[in-house]
Amino acid sequence: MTCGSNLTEPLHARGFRMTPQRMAILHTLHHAGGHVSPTEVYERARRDQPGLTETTVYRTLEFLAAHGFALAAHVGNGKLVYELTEDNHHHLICKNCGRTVTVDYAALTGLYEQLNASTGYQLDSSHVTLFGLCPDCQS
Amino acid sequence: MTCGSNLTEPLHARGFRMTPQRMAILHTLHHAGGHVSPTEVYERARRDQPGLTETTVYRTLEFLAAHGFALAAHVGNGKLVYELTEDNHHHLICKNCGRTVTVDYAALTGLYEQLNASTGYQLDSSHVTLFGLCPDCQS
DNA sequence: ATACTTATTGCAACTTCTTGCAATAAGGAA
DNA sequence: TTCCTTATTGCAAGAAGTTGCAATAAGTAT
Repeated sequence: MTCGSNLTEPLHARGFRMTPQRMAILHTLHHAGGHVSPTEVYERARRDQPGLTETTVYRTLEFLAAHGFALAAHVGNGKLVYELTEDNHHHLICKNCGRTVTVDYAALTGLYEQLNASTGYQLDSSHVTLFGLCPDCQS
Repeated sequence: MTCGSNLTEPLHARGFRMTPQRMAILHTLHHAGGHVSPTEVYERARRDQPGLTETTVYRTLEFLAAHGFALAAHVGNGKLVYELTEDNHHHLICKNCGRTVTVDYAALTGLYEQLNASTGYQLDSSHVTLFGLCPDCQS
């Protein structure tokens, strides 16, 4: 029983299907335990599913993110990384050395409430990335 | 005299050079008056500088952003867009229809102060993009 | 079991973005 | 002006990501 199985029911409930490819990708996301790039997902998941293509990986990651099963986060220069929606946090990334710090999602709830109220938007309260200089690179 | 000229001195002051390519790209950013993708910059700037290559556009935009002459912002799915550092604002983007709203940068200053204090980071206070659903897409 | 619907995949071609390296030319010095 | 240093560019090759379309197979119904 691989660990992506627990998403089978939620998928069916919404009219989607569980496939070996999806299972392998979910398995990978789960065991990577953190952010992974599409290429990393491809490399790893292919060990379970040799026929897997990069196209499917990109499409599946986008699918999972679009339906709330995974989160996409920007890490610097326009690259996306993914992770399962398990814990909710934000990132501070150092523009100079790339050092990353996570911030509890609660730190931004006040801001979200304020913006939701003033703009009428319903903002995602997860996985915001802010850039700056870490303490060591401020000299 | 094209409008990128006023960056000539600031560049020289830091040991960089002004080139026809840079001038054309700055000219484009200035007249585009908003966010432009690297490809758009390439298409437009090439009208002034027919020999311009995409490589140079990508490198110049990255250079300008790295040195504070331009800003890079994420717009959805891992694509970067650029604009000149003239006005300071943030973006709310609707995940469903793509509608974009700008938010004054002052809305986030409190958050920045709080995060700077608690993490020691010195965060960029500009061009943060938040995603969510706009009023029309919330049904 | 079998047939059926359509979500999902793979292929192939393409667009977008990146990188190393040799050639060019901007800007300062002689 | 002419020479020099080296920042910057262009080329070429490749990596990363996207898209249309026909073929496949998951899940439901018969």
